[in-house]
Amino acid sequence: MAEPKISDKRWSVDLEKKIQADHFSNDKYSDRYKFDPTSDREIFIIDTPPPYPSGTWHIGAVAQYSMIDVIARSQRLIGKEVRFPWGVDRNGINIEFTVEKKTGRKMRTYDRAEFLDICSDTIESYTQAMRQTAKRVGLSCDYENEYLTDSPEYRAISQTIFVELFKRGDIIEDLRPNIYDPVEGTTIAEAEVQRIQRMTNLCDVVWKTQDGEEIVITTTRPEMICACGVVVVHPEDERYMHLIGKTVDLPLTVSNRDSFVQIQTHPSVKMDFGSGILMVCSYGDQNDVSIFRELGMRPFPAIDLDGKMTSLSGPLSGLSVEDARVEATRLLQNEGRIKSIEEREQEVPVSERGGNPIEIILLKEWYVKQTSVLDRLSELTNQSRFIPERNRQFLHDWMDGISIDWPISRRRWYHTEVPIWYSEDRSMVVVPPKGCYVQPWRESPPTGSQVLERDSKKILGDFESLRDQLGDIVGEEKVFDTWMDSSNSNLFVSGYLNEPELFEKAFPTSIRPQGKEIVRTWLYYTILKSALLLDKPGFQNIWVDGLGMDPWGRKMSKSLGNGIDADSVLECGAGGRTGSWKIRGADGKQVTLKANKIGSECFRLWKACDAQVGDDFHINPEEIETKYYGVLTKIFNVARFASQFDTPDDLENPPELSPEDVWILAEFDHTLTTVHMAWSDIDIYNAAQSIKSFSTGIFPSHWLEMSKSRLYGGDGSATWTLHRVVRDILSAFTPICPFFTHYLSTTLYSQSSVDIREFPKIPDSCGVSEFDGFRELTAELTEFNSNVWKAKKDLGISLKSEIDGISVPINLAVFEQALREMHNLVQ
RNA sequence: GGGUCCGUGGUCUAGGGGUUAUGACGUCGCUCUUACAAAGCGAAGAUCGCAGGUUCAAUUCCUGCCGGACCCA
Repeated sequence: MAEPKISDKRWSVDLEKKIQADHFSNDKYSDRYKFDPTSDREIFIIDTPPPYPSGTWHIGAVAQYSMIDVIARSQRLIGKEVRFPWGVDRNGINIEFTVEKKTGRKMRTYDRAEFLDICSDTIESYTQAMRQTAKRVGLSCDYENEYLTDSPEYRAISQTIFVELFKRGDIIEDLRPNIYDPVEGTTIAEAEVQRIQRMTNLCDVVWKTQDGEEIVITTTRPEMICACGVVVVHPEDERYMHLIGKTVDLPLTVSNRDSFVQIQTHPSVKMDFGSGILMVCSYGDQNDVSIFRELGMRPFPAIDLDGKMTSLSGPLSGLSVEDARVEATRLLQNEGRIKSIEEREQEVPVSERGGNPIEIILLKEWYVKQTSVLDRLSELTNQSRFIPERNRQFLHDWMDGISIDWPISRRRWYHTEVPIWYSEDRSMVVVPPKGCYVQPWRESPPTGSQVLERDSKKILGDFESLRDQLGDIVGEEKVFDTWMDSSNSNLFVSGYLNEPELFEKAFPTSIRPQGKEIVRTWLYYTILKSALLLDKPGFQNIWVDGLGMDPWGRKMSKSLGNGIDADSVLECGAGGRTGSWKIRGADGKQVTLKANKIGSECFRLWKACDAQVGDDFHINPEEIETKYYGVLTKIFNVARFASQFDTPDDLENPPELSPEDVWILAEFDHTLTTVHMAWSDIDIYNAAQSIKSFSTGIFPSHWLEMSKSRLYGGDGSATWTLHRVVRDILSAFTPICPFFTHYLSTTLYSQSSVDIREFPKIPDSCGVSEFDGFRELTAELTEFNSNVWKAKKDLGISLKSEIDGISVPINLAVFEQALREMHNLVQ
């Protein structure tokens, strides 16, 4: 017996960090994890969610990413050629806000080019920090080939796809009511609207019909009276039958429009809301939009692009919406037109990014047609497998609710530009050639651009030859919605345009892993793009995980004070530092959670073992440590124990094996089969559970105890079995805890488990299949061992003491010798 | 207000029409047995949210209710 080759007494976060540092600095890193598109192996491309760098990374997202890494590593382990790209999503309003906040200046006070430079400098520092966290949690991405969604290369793809869809008529421009954020000055999509509770005044306003009757209309938005197109009551409302068809005067002064409207009926009116009479304005809300459309009415634009009242509103014109509401109320009060004001809580739609109340405004914008292809989308989506299957529902629910096309143009700056120029008379447009990134607001069309008829999309010819007929061309100033860029990610990583040969065999992309909160945006828009462009499903597999919640099951948020920083968990235990988290608990009281050591390996193990994919998961650092750190200790010590016995030269061909060795190999073979199936099935939970229960349960508790005396005696069969099992456990476990298994496997077997590209299998020559009956003895064997342990406990004697009067059951006769020595049985 | 999902020992969790319902943590007891006390072994602990229904049989299927989460109007 030699000294253990593994010198550390136990697994530690410091050791983990040391191994990580070696790993990432090692030249072998890129050999290990790079992607070879020409490989003969099955190609497996992961459409990693490109994170948005905005300071700290949400711990729930880090947990999700660590599981995406488990998928990447497990697919490599079972022999696939894996592309696990590292992308960073950097377009969008977030970075614009950050810059505005940092500099204290609004975007529009800058020169456009200057503002873009500040944005790209600012986002770079966040990008670095994010990459560090990604490495710290062990993501085996291809960092050398990092892609940024704001790079010319990526934006060129977005623009090329836009041009393609524009030519086909799948992208159109139109004047439509749009959801608009007046504070940030941009259109937003349905998917970007959030609802918040806030107090508003509900006013009962007295209107007068032209024949003198007073009616009461309840509204929260008196400033919108100037945009009123019609007053409606419910068709079955007995109270108001006599009003139908009459004309009613607007209670406020207006300009440039009639000062009266008609009273009609509409089934959408809620009879029990307020007075049951509703004014329909262009546009107070989505219902107004549909009534206007239904009745074919001309809208009255009451709010301009700056969020100010238009001249239509007479005395209110030029006021902000908020001020106009106060002023309108005051005017009505002066006229004695307000019957009552009640303050009540109401849901207000606001923009997700800016948190500003949104308005609905008529604007000319670019749209991706979607309402017309929803059925086909459904069909295509049915060809993708969802993991878990039930989360398919999130997508279906969203698709069922889609009623308008997707507005993709934004009046912002740090985004991909809409790649189009207009001729002087606006009848023709110029679009850039394939693969070219353009900025029409400051550039002329590049060589190879094409001229199209604006309405018919007929190609008229080259820009160069038609230049003179266009007059002074004007570049489009608008940009894309960020999702217009990120929804190309699967195409980009699968080689669309840039690697045609790869794309041919790699599309639909192998897997889209993501959180359920962005099903309606990222997933939906990606599927829409793939369908419009290629009439194919975007993915083979769609892995939709739940959200990371606080320890009591609530969403983590700044306002609740229940957030947990990812780095604090990953660094917990490093350099002797412990972790402590003050969190507002379920009862509103502050709770302090404490942990001594977690680190990335324990964190990953926790996420892999603790809940099935797709469910929301509670993040409690205290629990992560108590439940899973011991598992690492246990497996570490099994390996350390093994390391004191010399590793046989030949671990492929077994020596003559003893029955108990064949038994454990049969058990292990069964575990490996289960794990292999689970990995193939992208089932992290079951893989993790199987490995964990075998390697912390039956293997050390039963087989190891039974085999100790043989091991110390230098028995070849026992030593071979020990090392073969430990080596293969490490391989099977490597996707979950790569650094842990890398360290142990290189120390013991001079080959890192992270380099294994074929899932381990117990050789047939071990006789596992012939002696399948051995597995049936497992229950009886463990029960026998338990009985002996219990008997010794009842007698109050130590486990090593002799015990008599216990005989080995007949079924276990093959193990008799081993069991006698294990328990020190005497007759 | 509508939709989706969820509700299993003190806590977290697996499972699923039918023998004693999985595992982990915690609790209690024992043990420093030549890998492991940052561990091991053993024990106690659940009428599987509530009420109906379907069935020979329901914790599992159906309906309603209650509670939670998320999404939408």
